[in-house]
Amino acid sequence: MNIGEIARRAGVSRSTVSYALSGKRPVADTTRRRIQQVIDELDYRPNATARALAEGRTRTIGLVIPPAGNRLTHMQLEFVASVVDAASRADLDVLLSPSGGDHDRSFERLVSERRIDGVILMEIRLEDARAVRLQQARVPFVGIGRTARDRDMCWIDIDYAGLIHHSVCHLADLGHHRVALVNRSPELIAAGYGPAHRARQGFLNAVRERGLDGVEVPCEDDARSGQECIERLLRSHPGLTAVATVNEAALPGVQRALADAGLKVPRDFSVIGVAARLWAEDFRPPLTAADVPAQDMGAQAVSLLLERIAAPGTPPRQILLAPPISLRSSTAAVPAGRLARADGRAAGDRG
Amino acid sequence: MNIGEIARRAGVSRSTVSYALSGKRPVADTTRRRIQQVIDELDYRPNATARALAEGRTRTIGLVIPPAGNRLTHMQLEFVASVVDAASRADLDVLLSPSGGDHDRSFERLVSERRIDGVILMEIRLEDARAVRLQQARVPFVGIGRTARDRDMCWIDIDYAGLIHHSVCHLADLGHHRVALVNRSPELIAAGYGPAHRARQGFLNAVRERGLDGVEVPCEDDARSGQECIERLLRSHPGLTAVATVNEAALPGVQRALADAGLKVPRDFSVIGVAARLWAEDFRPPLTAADVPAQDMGAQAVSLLLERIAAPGTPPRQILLAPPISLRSSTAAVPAGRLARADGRAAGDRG
DNA sequence: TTGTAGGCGTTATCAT
DNA sequence: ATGATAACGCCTACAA
Repeated sequence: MNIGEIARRAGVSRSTVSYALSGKRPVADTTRRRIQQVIDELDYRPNATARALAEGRTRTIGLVIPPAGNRLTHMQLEFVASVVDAASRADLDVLLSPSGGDHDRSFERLVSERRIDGVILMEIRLEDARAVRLQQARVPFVGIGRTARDRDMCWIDIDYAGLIHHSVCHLADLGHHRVALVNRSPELIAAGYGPAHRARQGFLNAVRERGLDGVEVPCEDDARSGQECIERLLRSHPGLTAVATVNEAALPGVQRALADAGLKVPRDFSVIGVAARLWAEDFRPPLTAADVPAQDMGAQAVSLLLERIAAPGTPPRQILLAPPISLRSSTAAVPAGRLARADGRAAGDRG
Repeated sequence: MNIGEIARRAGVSRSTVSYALSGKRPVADTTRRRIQQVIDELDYRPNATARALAEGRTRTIGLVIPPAGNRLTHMQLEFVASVVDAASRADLDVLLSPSGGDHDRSFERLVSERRIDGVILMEIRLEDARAVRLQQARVPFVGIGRTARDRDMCWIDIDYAGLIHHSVCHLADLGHHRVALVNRSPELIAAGYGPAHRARQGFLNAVRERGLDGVEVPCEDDARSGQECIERLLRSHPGLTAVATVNEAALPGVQRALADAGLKVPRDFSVIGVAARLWAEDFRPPLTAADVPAQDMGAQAVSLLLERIAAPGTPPRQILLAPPISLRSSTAAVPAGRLARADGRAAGDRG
């Protein structure tokens, strides 16, 4: 069933059917009704491929996700879901491309075969070959996350540096002195994953500014690693009274390790972080944390991309989100006994 | 940049370029090399849309996922990832459509605008309007899960009924008598979600066959609900010594509730279930469970779909998986004290 | 071995 | 207000 058949049965030309459908030029009421009737009868829908070829756009956007090998985190999952949802509301389809490395067939197809009008790029690295490729191919794109040269591109990101800085200052205000940052995985850090690096930066800055005794440790994105990580920290850093983290998947393990060590949160130990609300509220006691608004971010990424597609020439717009830190129940003043000891050591630490 | 431009620069006709690219008819070596050189020089790739229009197929499959509102479970996430990965290996692109209800725009676009060669349908209901729609539109499709009229369609599914039956029998063999099934959410059950209904069926059968005292409770897909669910069960069903579950997301809560109640697994209480290995191994102690091979399922769904696309006429093929139950450490013989009491009651129970 | 030309189903520019 | 007709970029049957 195609537009020609509809035209024939309605006794008009194909262009009239096309215009009746698009409304881009007036069509007599009687004609329109006749056409509509035939369309309803045959349940006709224009072929999207043909339309894309003629219009020069596909009404489809690409969403580049990390490959399945690395299991997706909950946060990433929420991005995907919210992007797909937002796109769907804008009558856009979403083509998924799992690609992390540089030379990925599905990514290449996406950018070079003109299957899509624009791309949303997840899991961006500080140096990101895919961003470069998209730029040179002049494909409009938006990053969820940003590269080191972030002025050149359009992105939406969380201010991990600022949030971790703020979190650590909060801990310092509460009297904590020996604090740790539980970061993302060594692989991500090695790969130059932005959030991990920026979290580290914010942590180091706060530690320096407040004269703290701080240690940063990498941690895989799962509960078991979180547990091992805290166990190691407690052994290697006696007197540790608080951790900040950007690794939400590690949280259940953090909780278990502290419980196993007989440390009660927040009485004996404080925990603070950046995490999707689900994880924060599931922590016991509820986690004081900056809630990552993954839902919004997906939607905003889509509208950013739509802007970009509509006006590719304009200077790229960027959105840096710093969600407020929700004070829940996982942070408290450092326990008195420990405070003394920590203070005793502080003098000799870190110049 | 298009095929005509390549042809012009290489001094051949467009068809020669096309054939050189597809290999569907022999091209002289010198000619082929000349063409390839131009292609490399200009970094040309054929336009996918034009190709799709000419060939009558899009090299794209649709993946219908539950809408973002209902947060995706880990298992669903793994399906998505594995489908996308498998498709990518077959040089297929994947178009995502979030749609649960009946009248969904993005789903309608998928099936009626011929954007895709076939569809993989997730989260199938026993009565599923989308399956019906795909059937009438003659779009090849494969279900991850199956409808009540499962002979009519092509699907891959887990044998929840069999696995839960087997699990409960295992509990019975260990001497458990008062057992519960922690099922999926009330909404899913009300919507006729297959796995929930089939799990219930398997549970009831085992309970009947073994003369157990069984109770089935629905539970939302998250830790908090799991916790509340077990707390309620322990109150309302004293003497309960074991639960079976198909609700992996509830497991962390199950664990917490048991710990809070002072019940040690498996000494005081047994837990068994169907879950992705990640969840099973993360449980403490490691969960005796049938491991859902989500990875394989995605890959198999894709190859099933490819078969179907290649030969739409053939009778639909179905794959029912019953992964073995891995004996880990969460099940043990019923505690002696309780056994006596449970046996005492058994005589009067359930005819 | 290569070229010519028609077709895939739309949209959109001229005409009328 | 409506109809021809030429793109859009590729594939492929037919011809040479």
